Amino acid sequence: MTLEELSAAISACLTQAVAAGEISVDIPDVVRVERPKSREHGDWATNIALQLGKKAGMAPRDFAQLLANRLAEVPGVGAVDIAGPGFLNITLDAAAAGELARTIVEAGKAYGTNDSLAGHVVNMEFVSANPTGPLHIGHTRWAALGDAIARVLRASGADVTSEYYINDAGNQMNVFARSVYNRMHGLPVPEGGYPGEYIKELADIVEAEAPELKGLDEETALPQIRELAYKAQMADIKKTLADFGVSFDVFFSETSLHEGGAVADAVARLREQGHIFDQEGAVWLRTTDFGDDKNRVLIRANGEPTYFAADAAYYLSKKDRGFTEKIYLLGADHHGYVNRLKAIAACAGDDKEKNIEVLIGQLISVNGAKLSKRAGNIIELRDLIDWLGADALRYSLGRFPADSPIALDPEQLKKNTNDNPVFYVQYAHARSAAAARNAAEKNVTRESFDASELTDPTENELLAVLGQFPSVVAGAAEFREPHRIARYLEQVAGAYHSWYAATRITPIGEDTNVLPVHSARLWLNDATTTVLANGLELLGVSAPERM
RNA sequence: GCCUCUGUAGCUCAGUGGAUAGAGCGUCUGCCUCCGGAGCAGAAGGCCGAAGGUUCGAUUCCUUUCAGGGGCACCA
Repeated sequence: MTLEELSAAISACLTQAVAAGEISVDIPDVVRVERPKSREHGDWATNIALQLGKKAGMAPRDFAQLLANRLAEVPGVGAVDIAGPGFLNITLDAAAAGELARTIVEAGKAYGTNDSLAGHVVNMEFVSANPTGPLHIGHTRWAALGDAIARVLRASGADVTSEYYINDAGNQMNVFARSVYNRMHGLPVPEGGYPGEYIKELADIVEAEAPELKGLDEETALPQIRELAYKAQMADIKKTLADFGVSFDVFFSETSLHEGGAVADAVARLREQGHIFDQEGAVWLRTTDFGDDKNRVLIRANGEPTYFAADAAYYLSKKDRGFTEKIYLLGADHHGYVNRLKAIAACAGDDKEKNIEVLIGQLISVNGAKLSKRAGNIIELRDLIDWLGADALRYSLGRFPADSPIALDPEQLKKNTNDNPVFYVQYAHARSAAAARNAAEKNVTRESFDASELTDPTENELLAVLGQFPSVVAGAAEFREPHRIARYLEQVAGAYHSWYAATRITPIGEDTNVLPVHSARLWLNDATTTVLANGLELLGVSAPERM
C-alpha cells in the first residue's frame, strides 16, 4: 500500500461517514498522512481529526474514533490508535507495507513522478548570463538550482520550457567587441572594457575565422568582430553548461526582440492597456500602479529603448507563447527588479501573483577558490567543475534552499566521507547495485515476492521512507525547492545503510539455501536503488553502479 | 532612509501550525572469519536572536526590536 493509497482510503472513510450521517463537514481534497516522529506512534499518522473535529462540531477525539472504526476495516490496515488530542496512528500489515517494494520496482523510472502540476505550462528562466564572458560562480547556483527546479516540475506533470535570455543587445556588446578588437591589435583594454585573458582567446578565434578583419579600422571591423566573438563566447557558455549537466530548451536573444519590432510593439500594447505616460521626452510605464516604488522609463528621451523595455517585450513574448506561469530565477543582487517585473505582468493584464513568479536566491561563496586570471579575476564555473567535480558541485548547491546563503568548503567537497553528502547518497546507490550483483551470483532472484517476509524494523522503516518519494517530489515542485529531494535522499541512504547492516539479502557463507525472505529483500534492495537513482536524476547528479 | 534575505547543537545546515526540535561534521563508546566499514549502533551537546500577539497548540503565522548579508539607474 502506498502513501497515496492510504491517504485515499482515509478520504473514502470520511466520505462514507458523511454519507452515513455520522458527521457533517467539508472534506479536504487531500488528507495529509505523515510519518510520526516517534516509532511508538505507528507507521503513519494523520491529524485530520484535529483539523475537522471542531468544524464538525465534535470533540476531536470523538471524531477520530468514528474515523478509526471505519479505517480499521480497510484491507491492509493492521491497527488504528487514537493518541493525544486526536491524532490517528495507523499501522499497516507487513504484507500491505511490503507490497510497496514491488510497486516501486515495477514503476522503475516512473516512480516518484506525479500529476500534481498537470496542466501547468511553465517557462523557467535561469542563468541568463551576459554573453560577454565565461560563466562564473555567480551563475553556478542558478544553473544547478534552475535545472533541478525544471526537472522536479516536469516530474510533477508540468509542461516546462527552460529558457536562457541572452543579453546580446546594448552598449555592453560594443564594449565587448572593442575589447576583442584591441586585443587583436595589441592595444590596451579600452575604457570600461573587459580585461580577462579569455578576450585574447576570443581575439585568436576571430582572427582565425576572419583574418581580413585585422588591420581594418575599428568602425569597419567592429560589427563582424562583435558577431564572431559573441558566437564563440556563447559556444563556450553552452559547453560549460553541458559539462555541468544543465540544458536549455530555448536560448532567447534580446536582439531578436529589438530587430523583430517586439519592443516597439510591446510599448504600443502597454499603451493600449493604459499604463503608459509621456514625460520630459521619455516614455514611462506606470509600474507604481502595481506595487513598484517608482515608475520606470521604457523609451529614453533620446529615443533609445531601455533594458526594461526589452524586459517588457520579453515578458509579452512569454505570454504570447502560451506560458501560464513564468518563473524567473534571479540572484539577490537583482531583488530590486522583482516589483517592476511583476508590474510588467500586471500592466499586461496578467495576475502578478499567479502568472509570474520571481525566485530570489542568496549568493554563494567558496572558501579558498582560485580567481581565474583567464576571466579577469573572477571564479569561473568551469574551474569549479574541474576542481570539485560536477556531481559534488551540483549536489552541494542543490541541497540548500535558494534563500539560504551558502559558503562552500572545497576541502569538504573533495572528501570521500560523510562530510560530503553526495558521497553518502551515491555510495548507498553503488552499494545497493553491488548487493544486487551479489544476489544474482548467489541465485537470489525476484521471480517470487512474499511481502509479508519483510518484518524487520529496519525494513518497515526503509519501506516507509521509500513510500514518501512521490509526495516529496510533489512538494519540491510545488514550492520550487529541489533541496527537499537531496535531504530526502540522505534519509533514504541512512535507512538503507541501517537495513543493510541489520539484514542479509543472500544466504550466509557456504549456505546456498535461498529462502523467500531473501527474494523479498532483493525486491526491497532494488526498490531502494530505483528511488536513489530517480532522486539523483532530479538533481542532475549521476548514480554510479560502482565507485 | 526604503526594500529584501538570514539568525536553530561547538561548526555547516534541515525543519508544510502538531506529539520528546533533527542530520552531518567534531568529541566520546561499541560493531566486519559472512552481500561494499565511503558503513552501522549508541552517548553527550538546544532559552529555535529578543519581546509581544493570533489559538486547543508557534521554531513555523503577525507586529515590534537587535545583529549580519544583499539591493535601491533615462546602466546592462
